[in-house]
Amino acid sequence: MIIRIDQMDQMPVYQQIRNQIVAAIGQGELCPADRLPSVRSLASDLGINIHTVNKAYAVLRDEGYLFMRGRSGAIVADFKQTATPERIAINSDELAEKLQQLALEHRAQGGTKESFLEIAHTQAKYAFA
Amino acid sequence: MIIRIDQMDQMPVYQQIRNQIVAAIGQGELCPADRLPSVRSLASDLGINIHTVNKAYAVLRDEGYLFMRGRSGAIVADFKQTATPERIAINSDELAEKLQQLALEHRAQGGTKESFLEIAHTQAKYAFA
DNA sequence: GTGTATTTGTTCGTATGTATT
DNA sequence: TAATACATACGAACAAATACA
Repeated sequence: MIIRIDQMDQMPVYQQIRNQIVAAIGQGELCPADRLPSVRSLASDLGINIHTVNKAYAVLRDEGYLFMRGRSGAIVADFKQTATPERIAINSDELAEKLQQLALEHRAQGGTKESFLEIAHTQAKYAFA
Repeated sequence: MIIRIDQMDQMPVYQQIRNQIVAAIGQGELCPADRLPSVRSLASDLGINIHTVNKAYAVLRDEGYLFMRGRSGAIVADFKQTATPERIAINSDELAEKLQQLALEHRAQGGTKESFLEIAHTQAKYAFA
């Protein structure tokens, strides 16, 4: 799995790492029980500090995507088995909220319902390919 | 137009204001040429500092949603007429990126393409009602 | 018109938290 | 742990614009 950091991006580096790992899990590039690189090696590969990678892993753990068991490394969790029903419901609500904000933003820019849904379909096709 | 601030939310206050104003424009609650409340009065209403409101307005101006002409107040812009073609193209790309990230995140949580698109349709229906 | 009070956005400095090394 | 740079939010004071007697 390849992670790319854009130092010019306004998004915090740890968040970029977090997003790309979540995306890799979504695409099946990372599967439950897979081991992630150690914070040291990943930090070395990316040319950043280990604390930054550690923060990304900690966020992913808190969100239920990973296990972190001391020195045995970070392991991809089986989200559906790990997450509580409450957590799943909250995630669904948050997704709806974000989609609504994006839709309203698109409309504020003069976009239409049809153009919004067309983009959504296109991206869903890629994401679930 | 009513704005609500959640101090417990992790999202910065100025961003909350920005999002709600964009949403109001999207819903037609705010129309081009409408005047927004002064930074002082809005800050007073919300119980926050004027700089926080000022930052939200400045962001909205930079994004092309508002005009700010000195002390004559902030005015809602006509985005389609104001924004450059490049800006519109960039916004479209960013929307696609965000939707793909959300779709992948949903999939990483065990969601399906169908459930994702169902939520998207539901929210689009509300946003474009 | 004139003078005063009010309203407005801006400039300065400060405190706190976050991100990263 | 310590140090840094940056982001967020606040407060006091300022000067331009406005309202009004």
